[in-house]
Amino acid sequence: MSVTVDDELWSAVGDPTRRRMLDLMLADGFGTATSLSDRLPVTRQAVAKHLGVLHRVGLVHATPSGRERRYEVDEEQLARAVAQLASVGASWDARLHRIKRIAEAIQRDREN
Amino acid sequence: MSVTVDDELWSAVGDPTRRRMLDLMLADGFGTATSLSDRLPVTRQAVAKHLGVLHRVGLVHATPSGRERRYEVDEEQLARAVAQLASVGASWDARLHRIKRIAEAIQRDREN
DNA sequence: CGCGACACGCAACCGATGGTTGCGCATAAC
DNA sequence: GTTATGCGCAACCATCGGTTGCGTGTCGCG
Repeated sequence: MSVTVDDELWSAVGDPTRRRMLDLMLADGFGTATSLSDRLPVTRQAVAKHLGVLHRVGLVHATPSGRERRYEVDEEQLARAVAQLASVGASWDARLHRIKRIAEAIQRDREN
Repeated sequence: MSVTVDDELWSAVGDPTRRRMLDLMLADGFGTATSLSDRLPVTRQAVAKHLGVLHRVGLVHATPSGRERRYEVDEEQLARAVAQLASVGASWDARLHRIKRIAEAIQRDREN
């Protein structure tokens, strides 16, 4: 069964830079465009765009604090994303195992 | 520690159309550009390009058969991709103790 | 208070990519 | 042998990740 997956969420998490941003924010508690870009090989503007994407799908939420905007991960939404990764992986896993069993069955048949 | 992930593999699997193609090929055993595009909302050429990508990262391999090219999933490579999905999810799980509980709740709730 | 430094947003631009249409060629089917 | 099917190549378009450049708001400190 083709696991119904929210492509928006998946593709938000699909970008390697965005994954590293999530990692950093999880590690530090929060992050700003500038602070994240300091620790990533991309410019502040690139980070800002990614934050926009993450915000749009609800993976982070922002709180303006003085002259900076602090972003922190929405844990529940990230959990939802993780669940989707797991669910797709599990679906493929199941199919692969079934195939393997069938292949083994065929192999056994041939030996008779 | 940011789990070192093969971005090539991930981004190959990251595209929703390619995921659906993999699903179809797993279900049917193999697929051609035309047969897949029949069951997808994109043209044969789009499918052909995706097959090129999947082939480049080793997720499928092709065998010419008459006037058509049959592609089938490389199970081992797909298993590798699945492992990476799991590993990223696991890393996030580990960072936020809370996440795992929520994810499990969602998993129980989900009906597919 | 005033001015420099810092963090941000907006806009233009560029290359890669997912998608399309159009065409030509080869192999199968009748 | 002609028609139909499946594929590859090429041009083109929109979107996206990334950059540079510039303008604006806020903080901090003489």
